Amino acid sequence: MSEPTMSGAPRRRTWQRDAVRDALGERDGFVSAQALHAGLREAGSPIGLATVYRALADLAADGAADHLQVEGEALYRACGSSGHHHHLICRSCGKTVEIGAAEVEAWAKAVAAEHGFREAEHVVDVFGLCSDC
Amino acid sequence: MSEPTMSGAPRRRTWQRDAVRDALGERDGFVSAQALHAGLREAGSPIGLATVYRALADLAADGAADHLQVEGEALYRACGSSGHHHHLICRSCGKTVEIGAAEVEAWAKAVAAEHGFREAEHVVDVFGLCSDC
DNA sequence: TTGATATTGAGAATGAATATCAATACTATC
DNA sequence: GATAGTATTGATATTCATTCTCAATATCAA
Ligand SMILES: [Mn+2]
Ligand SMILES: [Mn+2]
Ligand SMILES: [Zn+2]
Ligand SMILES: [Zn+2]
Repeated sequence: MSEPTMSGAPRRRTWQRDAVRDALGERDGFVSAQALHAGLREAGSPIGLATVYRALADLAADGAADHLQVEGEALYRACGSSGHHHHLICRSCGKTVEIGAAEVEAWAKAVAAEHGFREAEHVVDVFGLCSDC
Repeated sequence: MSEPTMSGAPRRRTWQRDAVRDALGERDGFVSAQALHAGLREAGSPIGLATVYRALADLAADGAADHLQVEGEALYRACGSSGHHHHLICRSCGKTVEIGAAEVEAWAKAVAAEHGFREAEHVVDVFGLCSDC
């Protein structure tokens, strides 16, 4: 996909990557690559769609963006907090709250072990309607 | 999509729907519509792809099938237990264990309320490698 | 048996995401 | 600053899951 580069070279800095990072940072909640690209174009940027897809994938790989799938569409969001965490997302406006939950982590680990599963990972997202919607 | 029917009519019984329900029941874990259709055709059934998609959507709507998305693909699984529950899924062979978790339910509800979100729902899935893999 | 209509399915259409690949932009190095 | 090696870009083609179309058919209540 897009690790630093097969040869270990660093990631080059381009105005396209900056544009994607900035545009993502200006959004409140999760956005699709398509939507972000449309927004950039409307703002006058000539950036290409494929580039937006690649930049988002890189940001996610670098931990600078969170990623989730809803209704078969990949959504991204600028991620400040480092480390493992989850999200509380507004179904209507997309507003998102980052949440950590030690109890859920412990539960997931325990459930997996209990049934003989190893290398356990988990997907935990909470959706609802925020107070503004 | 596939509610009972706009006019409230019941769901008609067809060999196609039975075939999909049966094929799904014979599988251990989650399957895609494509895979299930391929399996049915291999077994000699002339059932159409669109019909498999529709039957699976109906089963899910009726609560007779569980549904989840992984890597942009919709997966289905025959669901015995009624009521809300989650899954522990083997990444490799697809083996699945249904799990209920009152603690996670309570946590999700509390987190949503804490941030002023209402009508909260949640997605909770645990993936790992089962003891056979 | 019959009529109203839900269901089916082959093929077309949609749409997100990825692959191509020549042109271009970065960066380290001199 | 000039240069070379290569990562990046993007218009375009392509893939692939899923949905749509709509005429033909099957189901079921009466
Ligand atoms: Mn977690
Ligand atoms: Mn739950
Ligand atoms: Zn909202
Ligand atoms: Zn397994």
